[in-house]
Amino acid sequence: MIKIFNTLTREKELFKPIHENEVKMYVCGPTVYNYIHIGNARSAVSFDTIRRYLEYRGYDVTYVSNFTDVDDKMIKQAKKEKITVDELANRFIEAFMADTKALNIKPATANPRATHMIDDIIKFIEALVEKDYAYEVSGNVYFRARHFKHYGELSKQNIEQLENGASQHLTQEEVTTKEDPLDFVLWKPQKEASEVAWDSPFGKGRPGWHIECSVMSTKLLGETFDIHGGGQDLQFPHHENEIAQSEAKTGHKFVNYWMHNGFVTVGNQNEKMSKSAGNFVTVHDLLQGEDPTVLRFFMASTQYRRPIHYNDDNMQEARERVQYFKNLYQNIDYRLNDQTSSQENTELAQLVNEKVAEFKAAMDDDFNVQNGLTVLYELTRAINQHLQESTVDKTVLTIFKEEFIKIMTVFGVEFNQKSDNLSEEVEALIKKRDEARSQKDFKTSDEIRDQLKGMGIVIEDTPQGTRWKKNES
RNA sequence: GGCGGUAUAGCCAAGUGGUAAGGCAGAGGUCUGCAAAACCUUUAUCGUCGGUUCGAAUCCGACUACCGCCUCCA
Repeated sequence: MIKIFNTLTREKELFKPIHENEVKMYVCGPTVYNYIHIGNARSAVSFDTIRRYLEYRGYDVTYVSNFTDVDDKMIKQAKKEKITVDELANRFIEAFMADTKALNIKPATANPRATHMIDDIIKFIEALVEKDYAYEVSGNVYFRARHFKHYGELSKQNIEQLENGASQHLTQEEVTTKEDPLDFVLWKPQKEASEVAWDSPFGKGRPGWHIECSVMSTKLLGETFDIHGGGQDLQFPHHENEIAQSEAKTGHKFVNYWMHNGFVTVGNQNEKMSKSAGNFVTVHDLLQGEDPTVLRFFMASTQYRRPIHYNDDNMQEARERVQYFKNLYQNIDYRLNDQTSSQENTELAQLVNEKVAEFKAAMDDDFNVQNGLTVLYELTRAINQHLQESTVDKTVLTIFKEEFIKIMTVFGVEFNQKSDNLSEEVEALIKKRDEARSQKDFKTSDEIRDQLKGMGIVIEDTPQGTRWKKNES
């Protein structure tokens, strides 16, 4: 039984999807005015890992993640680059797709864009106006936050404190148009003729930020769905507002489980990285010099709610872990294909079963990947010990390999099949080296080993013979 | 000011009442012609103070430090 920490209740709750064996989840995606930074990527990796685990446990997951493709930042950036907002969005959506693909994030079931759902957004706002939850003032449509009696519940804030905070940040326009400082905008009027805008019953304008997520999620997943995720900084006001709008309109509970991922921090002070702070590292830049698999594993191997400290020491550790797993995988293959006979080892077979069950138990507890990985390390140590025996149980190794692949798939780490053939030149060199070794001509054999290393082929001698692997780094 | 999070070895980190998982790095060792890969051994009394308890890292109180949200932000 899977337990999920629900931000709404601040407790771990037993996960019961609305429809048995089906999970419908929505994750807030980026505003596409720049390359994503590793904080954005962390969010995407966290929820992708959660999705993959749910699938590992047999659920059919519908995963929707949006693009915010129109807002002040988009307009500003497009203007600066003298291109349209749409062109800007297309460029960085493409970049997002490339970056997330590199990180082995599964494509979403749907990636809705705000600007592609303007009609639905307008209808949604109209419904709120009809219900008296929203009002129009000179082209602005605002939501009456105070009318929604659960306002502040997600972020555990009371109305007075929220009002106090909100009133300090009002623009002059908002002071004259808002009934209440707490009210938030659903529709913004066009400021100048060149600005991108759509016709609406409230005048030419564009949607506010929060409304798009309510519209897109309920349209694609239903008025009530299972999981809504996003970064911790979205709790207030974004998700609070989403709840208010959606429940005001539908009269039903919006989301059953709210999940929020922790931040990526950088620097000595472990400060939050963000676009606005300017201290961000983009995935695009980072992947110029880093194996994407390593970055993926780095972010997937911390539980989604914990902070991740991005620095080179921690990256180095991830590099070594990924290499360890690669070696394990290749060494299993090597033994599976060697000439030795198989010898049954019931003890190891049982251990594999036990550890796989322990892995599930660990992950079922709010996706505790640290404990899950610990179980995996315990098991891999036993397997590595076994691999050194003169005879191995090939049946168990095959079973373990399958389970191992499934588990690594949850973390988004995949190993290429050893399909690459060696060139004739390399094969001849390996053969020549073996001959030299059998004649104890170690000078020659070591020279050949160095030569092969220069060609990216690493040679390892084992009691079962000489094995090779490609050095990818 | 309000709300929330975190504090465990050099680093990462698990652990919510019974005398500290795991990983990295370090040290030593096994295997090897030498390597590589792998394995083995080895390193902490849990931010501070006080309380509850037979017994607390784990519960309660106070304090300190760092981080975040309250305004765009994953």
